[in-house]
Amino acid sequence: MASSPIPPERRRATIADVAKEAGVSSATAGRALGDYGYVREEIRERVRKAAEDLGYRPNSLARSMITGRTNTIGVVGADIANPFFASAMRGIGDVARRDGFGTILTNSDEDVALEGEAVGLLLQKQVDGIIVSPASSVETDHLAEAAESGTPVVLFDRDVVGLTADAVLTDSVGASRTAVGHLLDLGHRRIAIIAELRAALDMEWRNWIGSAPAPDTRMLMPSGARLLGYIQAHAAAGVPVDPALIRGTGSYDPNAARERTLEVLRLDQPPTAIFTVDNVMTHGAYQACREMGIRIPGDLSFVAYDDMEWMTFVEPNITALSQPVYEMGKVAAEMLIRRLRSPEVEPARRLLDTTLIVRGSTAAPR
Amino acid sequence: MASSPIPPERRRATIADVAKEAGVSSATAGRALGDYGYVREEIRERVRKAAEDLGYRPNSLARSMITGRTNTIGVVGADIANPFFASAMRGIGDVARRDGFGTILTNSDEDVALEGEAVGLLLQKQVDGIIVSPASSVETDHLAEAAESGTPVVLFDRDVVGLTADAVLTDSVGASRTAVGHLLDLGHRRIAIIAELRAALDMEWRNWIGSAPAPDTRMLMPSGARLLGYIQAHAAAGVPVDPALIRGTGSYDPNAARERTLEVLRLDQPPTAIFTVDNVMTHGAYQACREMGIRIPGDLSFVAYDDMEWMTFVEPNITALSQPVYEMGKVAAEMLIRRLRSPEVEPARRLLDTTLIVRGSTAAPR
DNA sequence: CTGAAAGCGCTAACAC
DNA sequence: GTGTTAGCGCTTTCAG
Repeated sequence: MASSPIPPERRRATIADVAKEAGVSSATAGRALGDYGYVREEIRERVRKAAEDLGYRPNSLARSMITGRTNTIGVVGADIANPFFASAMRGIGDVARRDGFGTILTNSDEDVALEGEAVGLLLQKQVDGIIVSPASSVETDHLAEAAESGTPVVLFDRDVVGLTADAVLTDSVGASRTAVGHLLDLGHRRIAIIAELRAALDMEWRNWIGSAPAPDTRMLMPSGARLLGYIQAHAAAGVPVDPALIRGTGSYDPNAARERTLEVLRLDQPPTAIFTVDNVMTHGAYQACREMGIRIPGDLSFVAYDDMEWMTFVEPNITALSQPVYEMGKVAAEMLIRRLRSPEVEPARRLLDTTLIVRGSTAAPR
Repeated sequence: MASSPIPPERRRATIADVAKEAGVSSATAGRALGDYGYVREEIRERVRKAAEDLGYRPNSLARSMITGRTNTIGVVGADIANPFFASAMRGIGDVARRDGFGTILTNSDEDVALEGEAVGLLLQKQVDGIIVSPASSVETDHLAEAAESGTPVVLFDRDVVGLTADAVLTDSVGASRTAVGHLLDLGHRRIAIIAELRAALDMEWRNWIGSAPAPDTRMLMPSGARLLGYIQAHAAAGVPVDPALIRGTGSYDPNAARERTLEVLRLDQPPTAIFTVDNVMTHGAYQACREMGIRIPGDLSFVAYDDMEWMTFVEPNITALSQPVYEMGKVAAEMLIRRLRSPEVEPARRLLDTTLIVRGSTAAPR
């Protein structure tokens, strides 16, 4: 036999090559390599050897064409550079890998159109399922379409109306009530809140203050839900809400958060406490406080939604509402994979617990 | 007949369905939809209409089987939850999307075996190319194999020996020399360094101190390279290196960094400055300093490799060596895509600039 | 310009 | 157990 040590094989070896090398049919070679059907042990070994020799790598594309499964899950997050999504992605990736799935990652930047494109791309690539943190609670046609066409969708961190799908959520309204309640309990009566509120603005959140019925929680994005919790906490404590203390950035931009915070701190009647509803808002607001030389908690108590490592690095440590983000990612992936295995089970909404970690940044107002 | 409100899983429309609907052959339908070959405008419209009506979605798997391209790039990073990789991933994702590529993300956790598996998975999925931050500078057979079998590899943040591939790097040795030089210039003579050093330990870095020839930079992982810079800076300043001040964690574990830092701070002759070589080490070391009530820069000057947002939140702000991480990700993706378009160009090593940002955490020793 | 037919690499029926 | 034969959905010759 003509020996060529390692032929710079341009074309990758296919199962047919392996079959020929092993002297069996391609079907048998497939069975031996793919662990399906029956193959005599002796032959299995021979095929394996041949595959090894030829440096054979199965082509999952071809396999997927037949089986209809790609063993890939698609993830649409807002921004992987945000630690919240980064942790979640790690949770998703760990579970996915454990169960033999790959993960395709896309960023939506909170843009419904981009999200729609991303979902379309994932569908074309025939992902088995999609985990998405929707950019909108109402414009969700693309998600419904995916779900209906047989690609299950798991909602991450954000619920939507009119779509029956698995979801991994936290009780943002309740958590926010807890966080703001903590400040009210301490005696604060003027509490600022810095939030994105893009969607809530459309919903005229001003109506929530007072006697109007509470909006459907499922229609609210996290920032809106946390504002609702803020309002509910005030109502429960019988403390009136001053709309001047509610500041929306309109986007997840730390600098906008910084500016809104500067504005509110410069009010004639400034707040005695501030509540930031996610890590981006916290970033900007904390920066603003530093710029203005605000003393915490002397001048201002500070509560952040979303705990970050650095919150124990600063003096005083920051009181934070901690979410199990990595766990949320894991659960999302587990729910999706469970659904892939048994499509008929009822869609579920998993609510994970949050914790208020009281640290030094909150104290009674002076 | 039993009415099913939402047909659970109607078969997705194929190009044949569209062709029949439009009254043309599937070849023509393909040409109309896929923007290749010639189609009369009138027909193209008719086909598009039919596709629209049927909710047709091209199956990229089938397309890829023929074209041999998946428009997907694989990324193997150590840990997406680490802000360094998260930012890089964002850069990669942005460029990839712009150029019509999807991204499959996997974590290696600095484990060569896991990395090998990940690369194997990506190869099976027929990714067009791979961006990898190798877990080892020497065990790189799987990378060489990928490259040789026609899947280009771009090295991210870490060079390797014996593999000709595109690479996006920073000059870790030089940057470290700058950072440590800054401390030496301030008059520090006992500077601790906290680094991972798992690979460097194998290389017996103790030999680098003194007159031994410098090791080949390409063999060094970032933590080793930064230690080398530390040693070189000392040599240039004529300051002897005390091995007791060099602490390796052996893994990217903030708690290990915390412990190594506590140890070094409790030395009979403690350091007057500390240099942490990446954000994980910084995290643990800073924590240790807080625990021990160390005053910065009074008791200890602090320099961190890798700038983080919170470094301007703490008092004093931390002097940091800043890397253009997002940019590095973008460049990596650009290099890969360029190679996919023109495979014959010479592999290049792109070195991006780093900057030392001097802040309040460094001062002359007392 | 359009259609018929031949596959891409693999698995799933079906024979033997 | 194993081989033969169809395809999966699409692009690509190659005629016409």
